[in-house]
Parts: sequence; C-alpha cells; structure tokens
Amino acid sequence: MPTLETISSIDTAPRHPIRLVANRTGLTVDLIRAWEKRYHVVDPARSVTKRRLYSDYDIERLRLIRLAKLNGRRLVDVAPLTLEALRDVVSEDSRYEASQEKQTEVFRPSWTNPLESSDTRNDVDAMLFAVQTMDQHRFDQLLQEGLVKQSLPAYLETVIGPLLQEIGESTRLGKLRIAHEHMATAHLRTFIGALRFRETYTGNEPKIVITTPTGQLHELGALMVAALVSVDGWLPVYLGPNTPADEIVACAMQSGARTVSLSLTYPADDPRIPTELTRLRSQLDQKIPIFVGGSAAAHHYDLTNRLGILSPPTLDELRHSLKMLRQSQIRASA
Amino acid sequence: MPTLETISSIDTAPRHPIRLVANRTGLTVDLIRAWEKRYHVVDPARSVTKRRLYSDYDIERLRLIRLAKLNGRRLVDVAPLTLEALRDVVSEDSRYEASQEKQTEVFRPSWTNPLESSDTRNDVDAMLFAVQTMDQHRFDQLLQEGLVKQSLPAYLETVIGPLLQEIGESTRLGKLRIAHEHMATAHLRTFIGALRFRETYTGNEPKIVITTPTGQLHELGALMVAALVSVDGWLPVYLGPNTPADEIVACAMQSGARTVSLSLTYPADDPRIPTELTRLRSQLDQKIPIFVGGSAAAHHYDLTNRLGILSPPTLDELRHSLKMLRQSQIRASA
DNA sequence: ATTGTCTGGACAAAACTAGGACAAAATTGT
DNA sequence: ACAATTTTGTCCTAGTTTTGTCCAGACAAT
Repeated sequence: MPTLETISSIDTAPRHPIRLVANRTGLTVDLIRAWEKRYHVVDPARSVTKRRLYSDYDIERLRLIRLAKLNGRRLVDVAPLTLEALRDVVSEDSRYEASQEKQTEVFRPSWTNPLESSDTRNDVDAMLFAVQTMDQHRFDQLLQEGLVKQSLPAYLETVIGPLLQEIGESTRLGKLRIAHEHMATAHLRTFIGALRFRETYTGNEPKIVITTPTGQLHELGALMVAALVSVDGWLPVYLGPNTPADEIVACAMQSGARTVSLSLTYPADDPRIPTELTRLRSQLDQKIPIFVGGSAAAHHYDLTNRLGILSPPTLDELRHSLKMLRQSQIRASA
Repeated sequence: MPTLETISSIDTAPRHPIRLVANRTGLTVDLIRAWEKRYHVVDPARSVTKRRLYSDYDIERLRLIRLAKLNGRRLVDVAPLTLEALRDVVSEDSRYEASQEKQTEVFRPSWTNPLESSDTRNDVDAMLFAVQTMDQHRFDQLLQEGLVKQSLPAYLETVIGPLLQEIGESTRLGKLRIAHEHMATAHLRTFIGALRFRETYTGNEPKIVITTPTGQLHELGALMVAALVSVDGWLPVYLGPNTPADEIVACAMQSGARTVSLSLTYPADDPRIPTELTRLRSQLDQKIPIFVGGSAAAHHYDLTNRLGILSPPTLDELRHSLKMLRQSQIRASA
C-alpha cells in the first residue's frame, strides 16, 4: 500500500521542473516565478543550464501559500514563513472560520495503538486507499466487512478511531484533498449513525445526553460515543455538534438524563470552551456527572479537574465509568 | 518568526488583513469598514502602507457583534461594549430566545398548505410533537412509518421537506428549543443517510457531486437530494456541507461526475456564496451542468441565471432535469 | 524545428483606502 | 397609523498598493 506511506519529513532533493510544480499546486508557471522574484517564496536549485529544480518541500510550501491566500492572507505576510509556521497559519485559518474542516476530528489521538494487529492496520490502509481513489462503494464495503470481524467497541477503537486520525493527518499533509476528507466524513457519519439502529430499546434504559459544545463542529467523536454506549444499555440523546450549554441543560432536564458526555476536538483552544463548560457545570444538577473526551480534552484538563468534570482518557475508561454509574444508581433505587 | 504565531488566549497582536477577517466573521469587507468609520467598533492597527491589521481580539469582537445583531440588537447599542459585556449580551439573548417555551401550544399552525393532504399534514404534526417532547423513539418510528406509505421522492417532498422547514421556523419563533432542533437534525441526518443503503448499484451509474458551498453548514437539503437521485439511477458523490469551490471541482474531475448539485439554505445572504458559485462555474468544465436548490436558492436567482447555473424550483423539477440530462447523454454516447 | 524555460520589465487587474452618497429598514414622534 | 428621523447596509469615486499576467529575446530540450 505505497500510496499513503508515512513520510514524516519532506524531501528536499531538487528534481521537479516548474511545469510539474504548477500542475501540482494549481498555480501558473508565471506566478511561481513572480513569487520567487518578488518575495523569495521559494529558492529552487538550478540545473546546469539554469532550469529551476524544485523539491517536494518547495511544492508543499507553494501549496500552503496558495491555501493561505485563499483564506485571505496577503502574500507579503506569508512569504517569509517557514513550512511549519505556514502549516499553523493555514490550519488555524481554515478551521476557525467554521469553514473547511480539513482536520478530521480524532476522538483520542493516543488510540493509535502500537499493539494493534497488522490485520486492522491493513483494514485502515485499505479504507484510506478507497477514500483516496474516491471509491465510495469499496469504502462502504470495507466499513461493513470490518465490523463483522470484531465487537463494536473494539471496532470503533481499533479501526474507526485510527482511520479518523489518519484521514485528518493525511489531509493536513496534503496526501488527501479536502474533498476526500469530506467524502469520508460524510460516509462515516452515515455509517456510524446507522449503527445505532442495531440496538433495540425497551424504554427504560438510563439516558445520556451526547453532544459537542458551542464552537466544536466535528461530531464524529460524539457519534462514536453514542454508538458505543448504546451497546452497554444506555439510551443516547444525541444532539449533534455545537450545542450551547443552556440547551444541553434544558435537554438533560427535559429528557431526564442521568449524565452528559461531550466531545472536544477542534479547535482545541477555542475561547468559548472554558465559558461553556463552566456554565454547563454550574447550571446542571450536581448529581448529573459530565464527561468530556476527544483529542482536545487533555488541553482543558486543569479546568475540567477544577470543575469536577470527568475526563476519562480512553473510550474504554468512559465505558467503565458509565457502568459504575449505572450500577450505583440501580443500587440506589433498589 | 513572531509574525504569525499561534497563541492560545485571545491575542491582541495585529496581524490579520481585512479579507481574512471578512472570511472568518461572515461580514463583508465594506461592512467592517463602515462599522469602524461610524462607531469605532474596532480600531485596527495599520501596516506601513495603511492596510488595516486586525487582532484575534478584534475578530472575536466582530463575531460577537454580528451575533448580537442577529439577535436583534442595534449596532449603536452594542458597538461600545467591551468583549466581556458582548459575550454576556449574546449569551443572554440566545438563552432568552430559547426559553420562549411558554407556548406549550402544539403545532396547529397557519402554514397548513391547502394542497397538502391532511394525511401528510398529520404526519408532520405528529413528528413535530415527538420532537417537542424529545421522544426519539417515537420520532424514529414515525419517520419509518411515513416512508412506507408513499414513494421516497413523494415522501421527501411532502413530509421531510416541510418537516425541516417547520422545525426551522418553530425554532426561530421559540416554539422549539435549539436542543429540540439539534436532536431532530441529528436524527434526520442518520435517517436520510440510511436511505441511500436501500439502493443497489451496478457500478455504471452516472455520478453527481452533491454538497453545499463554503459557509453553508446545513447538509440535510443536500442529503435529501442524494437520497432522491439515487432512486433515479444516479450515483451520488456526497461530500457533506461546506465544501470550497476548488474542492468541488477537483472531486468532480477525479470522480468523473456528469453534474454537480448544491444546496443553499442558511445564511441566505452569506457574501461567500456569489464568490464560490462564480469560482465554481468558471473552473468547472462547461459541459458539466451545475444545479442549485434549497430555500436560499431563490435569493441568488440573478446570479445563477447570469452564470448559467440551473435553479430548479422544486425537487421534482430537479429530478426531471436530471432525467433529461441522462437521456441526452445516453443518446449522445450511443 | 518546435516547444518550453529563462530574465527583466511592462502592464493591468484586483484589492485596499478614504470619503461620501443613497436607499432600505427600523425607530420614533405625533 | 402615518410621517419624520435615525440607523444601517451597500455602492461609488478616485488615488494607492499589491498581485497576476504578458511580452521579448535568448537559450535549452526533445
């Protein structure tokens, strides 16, 4: 599966002619030269006959600069930045505006389990390949097949989680386009959503409100939690992403939920998160525990700790905590 | 490289050009300048050549002021407020708006369409009631039951479409809480998404790229179209909401799609819509027709007309146009 | 021999600025 | 309820900066 090899550093060996660079970046040949002339955006090596020879590094730079410009940056501002700084700028810009969700959410980055069997590793690779080739049917097929091989919780943890992470990473590194990521996200939304229909309800399951707070637009982490806990006999009251604290409170009250779970992914440093969490904890009945998870949860550990909001580090620990909660409440009511 | 670095708390370092601010806030460039001129809403620093340079702080201010305006505040009143005061105002407003639940009055509204059979009218009412009471199980049940009564296209047009409209309307009027709307939206996303699995594919269906442009975050309209056209033998390449024009083009090219369909709903007057549509039409092969639909499509009729983008007023007309397109291409290739 | 790339410069389109005009929408006064 | 007033979004002009494209003549590649 050479298509999505995991290259960490980008090759600086000069070898690409300008035409190829133009094709890959979507810029014109003239423009690339003009940028070089005016702002030294890149400084390509030369062949013996003075032809420009660009490296992969240069291409990545140009691609990022183009994206930065589309986001409203001025060439003057971004031209002198390093590759890393450019990445930061581009990713910051393209998300904050609630626009292109380039980075697919990752519920728990630490999920990339070193112990994961090469079996599931291959599954993920095959899925990535299907996404890259826009082979939707194959992607669906792989998702379905993967599910029958193991339990739902294991599947979510070993396949879907890593898949989300790799898609996000690959998109950020330019190995996948935003369009690929969108297609994958949409399919996964449908797929994970449909998992809930596999369970049957008796009507007296304890309820759990699941959502993401204001500003957090990525719902797949939350949806995974919904699918997961329904296996353990909870009835998820799933609200999708981006729910204000007041609404979460109202929903929990109206539905009589026993607990609330939030997923935090991106942006990790959104200034609204502390406000919303504080408000939520203060307005919600103290008897109702709040859980947070997701790749950005660690970023707010101090706050959640202070507020008494639980932050289980893995999905498995979340399941365990919920089991405890359920049992204690069954015992209490008996 | 201190020029553009990312800082977690809200930063007052001036670094963003006005275009980026417009992108992030959803305001137009003109408007940002007008606000500054009249009320000193923000006071951006300047570059050596007098270009405005905004800080993160400024952006947050503008974002909040826009929200305050959406809640009915007057610019004159909110312009002088501090960031904290603005936050309070905005969250207070949205809370108040959401707490208009005094009207327990169940939907028996003026919008009863004379052309609608009372049968489907009752279905929609029942669904709204299920949403209002947060009875998810009942809601699912009604959705499923309604589907067996009629064909999928008819169901989408007479039940799901009106339902979406009324949920939006009721939320705006305070008859439903945001939480209710979120729950309903999440369920409908799952439900409509699952409809596509009802179809089987042979692999040689013509493809249609379906999505919403940048800034349009509501995907249900697009998803309905995806479900609809798959009935007629198209293979939807569904990208979810909020896809930049460039990515739509790339996706259409890679997948070899015959046409593209966009859904426009909210906000209807987002200044990014004209930009994105123009860009899309100019970059996409002229042989590939573009369709737009959704409640905000009418708002851009002049533009779409000028660009040669098709804007069928109903789902049925869209189906018809697609049928024509398919036949003409089958004939052409025969 | 044709096509592509090079350099340097010219040119034009696009974007931004400042100031002001205008009309639609909202608010106020009667 | 109606008219007067204020508020607000959009648009216009004219001058500046920034950015994209084009040209010409020389050389290189296939």
